[in-house]
Amino acid sequence: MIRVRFAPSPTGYLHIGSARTFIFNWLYARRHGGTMILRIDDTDIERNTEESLNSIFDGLNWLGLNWDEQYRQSERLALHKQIAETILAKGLAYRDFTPPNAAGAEKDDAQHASGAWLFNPGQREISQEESDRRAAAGEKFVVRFRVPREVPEAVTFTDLVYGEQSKSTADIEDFALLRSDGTPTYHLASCADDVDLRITHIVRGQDHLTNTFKHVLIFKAAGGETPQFAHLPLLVAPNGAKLSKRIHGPVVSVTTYRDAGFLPHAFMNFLCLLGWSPKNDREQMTRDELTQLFSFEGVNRSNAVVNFTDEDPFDAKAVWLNAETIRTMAVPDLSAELLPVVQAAGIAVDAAKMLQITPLVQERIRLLNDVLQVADFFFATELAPYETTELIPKKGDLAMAARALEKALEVLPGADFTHDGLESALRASSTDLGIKAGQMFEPIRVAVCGRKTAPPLFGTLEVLGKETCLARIAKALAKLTATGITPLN
RNA sequence: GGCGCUAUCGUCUAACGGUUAGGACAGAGCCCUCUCAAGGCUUAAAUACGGGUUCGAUUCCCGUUAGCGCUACCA
Repeated sequence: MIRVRFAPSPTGYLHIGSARTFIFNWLYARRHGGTMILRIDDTDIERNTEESLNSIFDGLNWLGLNWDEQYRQSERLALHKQIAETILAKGLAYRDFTPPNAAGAEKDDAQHASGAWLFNPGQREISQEESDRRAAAGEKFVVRFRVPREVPEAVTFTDLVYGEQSKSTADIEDFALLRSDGTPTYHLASCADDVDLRITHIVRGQDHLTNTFKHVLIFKAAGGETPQFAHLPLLVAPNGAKLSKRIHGPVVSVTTYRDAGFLPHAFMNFLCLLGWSPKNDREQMTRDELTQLFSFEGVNRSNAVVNFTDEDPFDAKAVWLNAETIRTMAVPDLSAELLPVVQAAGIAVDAAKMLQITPLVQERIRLLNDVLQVADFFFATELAPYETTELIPKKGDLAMAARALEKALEVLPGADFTHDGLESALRASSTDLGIKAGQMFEPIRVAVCGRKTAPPLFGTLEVLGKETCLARIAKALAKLTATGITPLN
């Protein structure tokens, strides 16, 4: 039985890299009928916030990701401590009475050069009696793992992504297991819980690859079975730097994508393509296909760039995937997604109206929020002001615009207000006027939409309704005559 | 500094010794067309560098360079 876990520390919003890690864990679990575990690694009491935890849940829920078991590390402190005691009792760890600052402060060049930084000389070898006596006297100490270094040996493991890994104990420092206040460090808590929760596969970011040697040591010392490891390449900024909120801003937070109008599945699909490939040139996959296709063999070893810029905050591929998803959605489904977006912008629109507008914008929006710009004239009671010259059709002039609008005002009241009815009426009008169809449509489009680029004209007029159309066209014509132009010029 | 990992078009990636180095996004052009989109077609664009091994290296080995990670009583 496969058991995997996602172990975020609630010290910030849900990072897109973390989300991807969750997804790969989830895909692997679902693929093999395993168990997905959410373990909140909240051993850093200083930086944990409830708000951050909520943001993680929000992001995960939005993506439609679920889990089968949930734990909180802070509730499992006794277990961690007990495992540390076990390791200490076996003599595989020792008490280090060095005060916190003294050790760190001078750990610079000189020590680095000598290699002495690997452990704390003297502390490591104090006698059992002295150690016990000082501990009993209440002296503060941290429990350090005693890395077997007298005779250097290789610590090895096989990573499902990176292959055979090996590191000499001569290059592994005596890391801490328990802090001087008795709380467990990340390394200890993580491994203790992985053993206790019978985790079979640890799937996490590549930034833990080097830490894994320490973890292998802990697993062995604790007498537990060492899980399998699969490290994932990191998600980085265009300059190769690690993604951080401080320098890269909101683009690293999952909620930013949600709020910008990404569809959960499109975004998940995008994340999956970063550092993983099904190897057959497929890019758009449903959730089921993703779980069928996922394997660690397809995971890449080099970091993946999330390609954003200051002008363009979202990776073009993510946007494209989103647009593709929008285009393939059933109109009612898309409309249902769009409705709350429009309403959230303070616009009063009902579901029936939204359903009419949706097919007109479907191919023209990349993010759900784009509907606010693309369909603005459907919602506005008063059109935003536009230049009168906008009304001029291609190879035409103000007079031609005026004639077209006047003609429209003449035929539209009696026209069949449907796509086909409008098309035949307007095309006939252009023939009557002796101008091209496009020259007839352009002024009407601007009069009705307030700008030159808009959804297809006939459908737009139909949805807008006769009354609104006539009013807007009349208003545009008035703008023209105000400039002294008359249709006969 | 030490140790570890990585290196194919601008970006995401395919090619697990033999290909005109493929696809996608983004870019450019053309077509379609009531504008914008969408769609179709075309186009430009990459194996970091240097050595090996081999009949033959993107692919295997070594070195260089570069990037990233770890090197905390953070996770």
